[in-house]
Amino acid sequence: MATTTIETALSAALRERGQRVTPQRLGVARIIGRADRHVTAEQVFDEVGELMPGVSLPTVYATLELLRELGLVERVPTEGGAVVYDARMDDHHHLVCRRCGAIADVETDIGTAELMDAARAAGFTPLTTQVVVRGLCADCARA
Amino acid sequence: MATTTIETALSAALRERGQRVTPQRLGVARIIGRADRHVTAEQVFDEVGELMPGVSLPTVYATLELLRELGLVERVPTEGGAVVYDARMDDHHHLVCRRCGAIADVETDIGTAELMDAARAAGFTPLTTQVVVRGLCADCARA
DNA sequence: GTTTTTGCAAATGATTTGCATGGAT
DNA sequence: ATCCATGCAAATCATTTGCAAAAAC
Repeated sequence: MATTTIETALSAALRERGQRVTPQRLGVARIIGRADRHVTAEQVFDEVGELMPGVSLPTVYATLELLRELGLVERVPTEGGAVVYDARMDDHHHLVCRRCGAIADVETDIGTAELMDAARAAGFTPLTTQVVVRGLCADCARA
Repeated sequence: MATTTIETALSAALRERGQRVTPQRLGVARIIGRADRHVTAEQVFDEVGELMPGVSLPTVYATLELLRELGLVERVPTEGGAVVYDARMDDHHHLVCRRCGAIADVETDIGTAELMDAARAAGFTPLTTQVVVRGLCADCARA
């Protein structure tokens, strides 16, 4: 089977674009591919630091932006302005607590066909769909 | 018919909570209620400034946060980290260009019933649903 | 009259940038 | 050998905070 990891996808894309395949970029790709959950740039920075010392924060940001351009990673801005990166590229959805900002995943599929059509009718080329349900998490609903 | 403007809703909520009904708060509420489109805090600040001079930016932020707590306004974090405020509380959806960050609205309804059920099954109390379709806008698709 | 809210200016925190060095091709 | 990417430190940007003065109750 062809295991298309983020690292190999990144390498291929970089070579195709005439850009350099550096250990820092591969390190960031490895970390974000391994994390199955939302991570902040700061968390990626910390974890890459454990894997290989001396990777700077600007490089982490630059690489995450690169991965985003390539569509390998999604930038998910949450309530409160915090930004998390997500390597899960399958359509999945988020529950965001309006009070405490907690984020949870939901697996339910929704019919996005009509939505995609509407997007195309507006001249838009849809790639991914993210649904954010805002409300109250179990803990905050009690208060 | 009972025209429930954001201003009246805010006044009522403030009184109920024992907080003060100030002209600054009403001004912000008026501006954001009048804007039928996404606005940044800075834009609200500018427009309130035209309506009544001498409203400070911190006050605008505080009031927008207040309105959000009350559920009268939605804080929509967009691609690129920019945050816009939206007084349209009906379920509607956004197209976000992955390349230039442009935002457009879509009116199509999608079936969110299953999603709401899934959210409730997770112990979550869903209030609103926002769908973000990421892709390329007409202009960027050409490039 | 008391307590909350405001405005100002400064602090914060995440992200970006400029520039010289180091590294991938 | 060339040109891109990195690291560092400083700049930037939106947003928040502390505190004295002003306004709402």
